[in-house]
Amino acid sequence: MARKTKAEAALTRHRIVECARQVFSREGVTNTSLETVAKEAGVTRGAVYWHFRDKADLFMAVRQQTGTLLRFDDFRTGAALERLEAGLQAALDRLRTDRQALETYEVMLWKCEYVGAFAGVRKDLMSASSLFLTEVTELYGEAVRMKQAPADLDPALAARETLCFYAGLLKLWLADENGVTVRGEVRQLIARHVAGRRLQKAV
Amino acid sequence: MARKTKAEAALTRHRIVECARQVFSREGVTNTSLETVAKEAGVTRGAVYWHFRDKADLFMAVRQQTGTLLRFDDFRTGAALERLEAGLQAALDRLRTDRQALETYEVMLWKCEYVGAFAGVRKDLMSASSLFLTEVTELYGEAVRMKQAPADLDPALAARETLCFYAGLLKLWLADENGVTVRGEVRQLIARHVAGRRLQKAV
DNA sequence: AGATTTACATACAGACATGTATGTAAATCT
DNA sequence: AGATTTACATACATGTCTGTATGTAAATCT
Repeated sequence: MARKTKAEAALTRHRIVECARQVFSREGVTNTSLETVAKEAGVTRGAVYWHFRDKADLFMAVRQQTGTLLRFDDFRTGAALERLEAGLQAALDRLRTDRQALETYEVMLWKCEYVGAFAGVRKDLMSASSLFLTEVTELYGEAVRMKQAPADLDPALAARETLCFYAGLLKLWLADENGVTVRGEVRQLIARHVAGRRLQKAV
Repeated sequence: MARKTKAEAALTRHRIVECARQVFSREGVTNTSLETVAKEAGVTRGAVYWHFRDKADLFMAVRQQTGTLLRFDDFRTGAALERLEAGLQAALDRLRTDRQALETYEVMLWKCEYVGAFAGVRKDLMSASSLFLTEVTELYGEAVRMKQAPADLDPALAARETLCFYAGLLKLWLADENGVTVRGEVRQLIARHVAGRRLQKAV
């Protein structure tokens, strides 16, 4: 076969990753054979094995291509609680509008078994959680200092609660295909969650 | 081979389910071969196929043997929010003390791909979520009526938030092996979450 | 322009899992 | 007590996936 140019090879690699994501989300990571991915991408397994060591390596590439869903750095204006809410809303918005992100998270949360070579990925996810905790703790700390949140709010604990809320929201949102459980009211859910941390006026 | 008595057969079946759960949690559902399960249980695949149609059927049995983690019916005394908190605490307590429940939920949340024959199981999980919503909505409604929670609390929405919190807590608790993310503070986390719904005194 | 890589396709070898069909001796039924 | 199931073990037939080894023509390097 004719050798491809570097640019073409990059395209091939990209196509393989794209198709892998789709096949993963259709058939689950473990059930996916590299043959299926290759066919879908219009190449043979040879190409797949040339670009990636094995299925786990390909899976990493899928994750990396999507990147992380939540980045508070994008929101630098406004008070802490507003930035928190904006970040959460943006993350869920992306699931709604970005098909690639949707598929990747569907795979990660519902179509992947974190065993063997994939056990390490779970550690990665937990590292991401730690990062989330650091950032959100910081945000809550700021909210307390700015009298946006009550003084007795424990930033670290509140951040952990928000992490649980966010993790569960993601997972349920993805599974809630007919929208009856959480999908229909994400916006209000997030708003409510953040509002719960706000300093209340006297009743 | 000598035919077993009905009681012996029941024991065999039970052993197979027990071992299946362990193997599932070690190697993931998809990677688990019925041969491995059989060996672990001291039988051959013949026995497994006699008791169960296929792996999916065996998986159902594993789930059924553990049952549901959360049952508010166990708590019939006290105010609504106290019953809610007790239910949540009990669920997480069970993960800590009941190895079988721990393994089953580890499998369901981290070692299973909800695809093909298992897509239906995900629907089951969502049905369980709906049930959770119904019960918790009822609890919050009662809390509002009894002035335990603020009058402007929307029971349905609050219940959804609690569902997300609970789902995320379960998932993270299972993955948090070294206890730095949530495992160390589950009690306070749950307490805090429920406290957030309580009617606040004026500040 | 020639040497060397590169980007794959093709071919090979082996392991492993699945479902079913069949055998069988003892429990259970009548 | 004889007939019939039952609770498996054994054997078979088949498909599928993986990793690697090898081939090759064109890009890229020098």
